Amino acid sequence: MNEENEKPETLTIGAFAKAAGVNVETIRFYQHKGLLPLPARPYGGIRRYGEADVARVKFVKAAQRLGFSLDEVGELLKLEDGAHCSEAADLAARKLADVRAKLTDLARIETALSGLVSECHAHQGNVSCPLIAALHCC
Amino acid sequence: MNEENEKPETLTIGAFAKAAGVNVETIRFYQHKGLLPLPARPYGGIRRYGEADVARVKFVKAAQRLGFSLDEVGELLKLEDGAHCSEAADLAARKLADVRAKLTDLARIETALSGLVSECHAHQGNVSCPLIAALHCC
DNA sequence: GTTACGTCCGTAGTTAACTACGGAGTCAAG
DNA sequence: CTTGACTCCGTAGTTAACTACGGACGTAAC
Repeated sequence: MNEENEKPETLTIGAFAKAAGVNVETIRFYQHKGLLPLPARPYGGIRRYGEADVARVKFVKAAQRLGFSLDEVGELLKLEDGAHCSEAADLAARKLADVRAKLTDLARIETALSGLVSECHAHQGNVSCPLIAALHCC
Repeated sequence: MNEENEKPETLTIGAFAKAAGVNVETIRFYQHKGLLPLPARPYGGIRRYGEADVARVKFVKAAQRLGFSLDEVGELLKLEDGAHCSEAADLAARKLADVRAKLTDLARIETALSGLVSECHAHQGNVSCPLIAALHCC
């Protein structure tokens, strides 16, 4: 779709790790777990990585911050990796339900927290916040 | 505010754990961590727990599902426990920023996932999903 | 009043996700 | 062509959050 799209695969593992904001051991760990492909090694040489790998690691980290385990992230990644359409749809639908549940919970906490902050700024004094009540129902 | 509000503290630790949907060891672990108070023990007797404790554990679990660590949950709980208003507001504001960042990320994933699901249902075939692209920017 | 089940408490083991280490090989600069 | 930084790979250690275990004690039912 644009000019710079032929996988360059120019990065060493160190540069890759730095670009992704993790350290080298984490890359190797992900390779071992199957979250990242292990690129071919030119006879007795060094493996190289590209921007797609960087994006992949950043995706893992982003999903993790949202409470997905590495195993779950692995499932999400399988979607990208061209699973058959029907299983992909199933998996995506299940994950979508997870995501929506998280969104609901988070929105509730957001309400509780912002309410607390403004109340607290309004009348300096008592802090019996609605935080716990907000999640009471779940 | 209503009639049934005088702490009954009737539950044994086993009933408490069952009510909260965790097991007994987890309760003890939380007590040890300071997330739960250790109720007084009637001379040589057995500790009792109430609904407030159950709500507290459920809160911990809900916050955890959203990616808060137990230490962070501990901070959130301090708000409930009557910290001074100004520190409470600070803490709440910081956590609110966290929560909003999570919300943004989650919303992006939600869009990507639901898009994937409907596209997939529309034209059964290729599954080059926008999932990774969706989190590319973070 | 004894038997069986629950509580108490401390310590040890487990799982997930890293993180550190070490020794051999590679590669680029001087 | 050597030196120093980096890569490769396996194994071992760490942290967070449980989870299991075991022995002494409480307590409710028979």
